[in-house]
Amino acid sequence: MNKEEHIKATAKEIFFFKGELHATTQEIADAAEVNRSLINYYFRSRDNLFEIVYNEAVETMVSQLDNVIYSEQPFMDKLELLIEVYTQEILKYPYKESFLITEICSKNFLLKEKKKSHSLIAFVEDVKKEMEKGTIKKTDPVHFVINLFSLMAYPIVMAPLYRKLFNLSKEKYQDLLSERKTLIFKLLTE
Amino acid sequence: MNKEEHIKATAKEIFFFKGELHATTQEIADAAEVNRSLINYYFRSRDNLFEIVYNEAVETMVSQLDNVIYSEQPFMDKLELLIEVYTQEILKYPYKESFLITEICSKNFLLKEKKKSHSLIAFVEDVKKEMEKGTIKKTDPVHFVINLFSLMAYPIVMAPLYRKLFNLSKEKYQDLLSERKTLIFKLLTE
DNA sequence: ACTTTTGTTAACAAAATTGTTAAACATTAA
DNA sequence: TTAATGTTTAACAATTTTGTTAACAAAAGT
Repeated sequence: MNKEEHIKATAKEIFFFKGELHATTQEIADAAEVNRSLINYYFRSRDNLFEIVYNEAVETMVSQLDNVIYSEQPFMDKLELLIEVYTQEILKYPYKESFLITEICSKNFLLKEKKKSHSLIAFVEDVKKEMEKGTIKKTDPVHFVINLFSLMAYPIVMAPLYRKLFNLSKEKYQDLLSERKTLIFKLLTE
Repeated sequence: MNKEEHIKATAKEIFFFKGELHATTQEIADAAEVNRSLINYYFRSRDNLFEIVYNEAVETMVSQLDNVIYSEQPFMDKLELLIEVYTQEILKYPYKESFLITEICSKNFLLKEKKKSHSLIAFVEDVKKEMEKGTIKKTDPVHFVINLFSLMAYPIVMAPLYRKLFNLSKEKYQDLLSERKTLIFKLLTE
């Protein structure tokens, strides 16, 4: 078992799944069952570890989405798969997004990304074409995409709040989230 | 000018508008142009200040929504007003929600709230009745409400990300957000 | 076998942040 | 004007967290 990878995995779990944004190096070390100094040995500083695992988590997300968006298949199939894959990814690390927002924007982390060719832009084009075909209602394709991601992500990100507000058990809420996959598809295409 | 109130207002701005969740007492004091000790004088501890301003911010949000939800007017008007008011509120403190999620859930802050009568539940009832009337499509009213809030909140919360992804200026994105008010209304009612 | 490299640890030092105290200052009321 | 109360500040102490160092162990190369 590789301790370097294990520390990264644990850090991702703590930061992006458990949502403990400001876990100390000690807490990460404890969770990973390694000596705290190992974190400095492998990653030099907490900030560095932080940046590495964040970038990795974003990259896997992006590559998952790229796979779907650049796949050759009918739009409706692609949309269905996208919902499946993105939902899965966000369930894995639900706190990654809010993390991104609250932490990273203020520190101009985002500015480092220089990728011009976002697959999202390609997907917007897909949507546009489909609208021209008349298969789905003609609106602004950017809004279509934003609607799509909002409907998928927000209920997952806000799960603890909504479970409270609507008095739902973990299981019930999980069911509700499953229902949403077809629900979102229908809402956007019908 | 009352310094106690001024510190609270500044803290809200830093935490919930600028999104600097972990601003130190020194940073808050600097922003408010007061001596750091004043924060301890008025609020005893950083955590306490934190809790006070968070509760205040939630309360004003809740009372805004209550006003709309418990108002006597046709459903469609109420929905339109709700979109207007909630959008406004979330624009004011866009980071409050993600804050709530990332910080508070892990510290069982939420458990303190004992309010049983959430106006949200009342609104779900409104939606249900309207569905029975046949004015809007019959679906699960809980999903309707979750859709509504997702469509309003997420694009605002994620503004920095989407602006980057779609290459939009602050002004353009502001326009896009304005468009969404009618767009969301239509998407959910048509 | 022994030398070098890599991994691991505890102890220490440094930095950052918070909370406290006591004194100065201002305001008001007796 | 003085006493009392409330406000503000700087200096200090305590705590928390991080990063470094040097010693030790294990593994790999020769």
